[in-house]
Amino acid sequence: MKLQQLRFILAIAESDLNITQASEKLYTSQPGVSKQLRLLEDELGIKIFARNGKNLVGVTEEGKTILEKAQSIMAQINEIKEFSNEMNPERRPLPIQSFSVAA
Amino acid sequence: MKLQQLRFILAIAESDLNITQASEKLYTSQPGVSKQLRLLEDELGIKIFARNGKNLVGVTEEGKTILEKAQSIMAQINEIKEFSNEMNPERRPLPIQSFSVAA
DNA sequence: TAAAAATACTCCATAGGTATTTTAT
DNA sequence: ATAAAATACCTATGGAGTATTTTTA
Repeated sequence: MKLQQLRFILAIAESDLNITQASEKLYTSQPGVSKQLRLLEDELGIKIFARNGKNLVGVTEEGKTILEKAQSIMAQINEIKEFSNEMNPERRPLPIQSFSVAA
Repeated sequence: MKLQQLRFILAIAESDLNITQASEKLYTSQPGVSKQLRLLEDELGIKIFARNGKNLVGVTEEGKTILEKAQSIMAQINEIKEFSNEMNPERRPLPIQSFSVAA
């Protein structure tokens, strides 16, 4: 189980069960998201999403449980990131500098 | 940030701050654990453990916060694993079979 | 026939291993 | 002198990309 995989399934759930759309939000490829979804479902032995053929048409009962826990986990991951950002010296964006280059 | 890294820092904290001992508990190598600890601290820009030279001698204040959140995250990861185990058809351990092989 | 998912394949980053060196106690 | 951590180096795995095929609506 990878954090990426949890991030991916949450994005799918938030993208109307459309993997292509989720991959765009994630700035990554559709096959990458499809693959990680499959790997996670295989590892857990649980179908998170219900299918009609190849298309995702819903969230399974077990999927709901997984998604809730995934959401909570990612929230805490974000807490760690925010905490570390607060603790680090603030790097304010530098003013835009004009400069010239010898031709 | 990787789940492995969170698992590693928790093992270090639970191994008297001894990386070698932690790596044994984790059935992995000491350099691997050292490296992932360094990568995580670099990424967060936070020292989780206090050092005296190369040796770990304590948990920093920020480290305490990180460790608490890591513990909570790993607990939820385990909940997912346990949930999926419950949902899967129980595979009872097979009785030990004796068998012979042609010489 | 259009849009989405899966498959095939390729590449490369990096997790993790062994061997060794450095450093504390 | 011992034990721990870091460094150097190497390899293999797998994450992620592009191109393509399959499938559904």
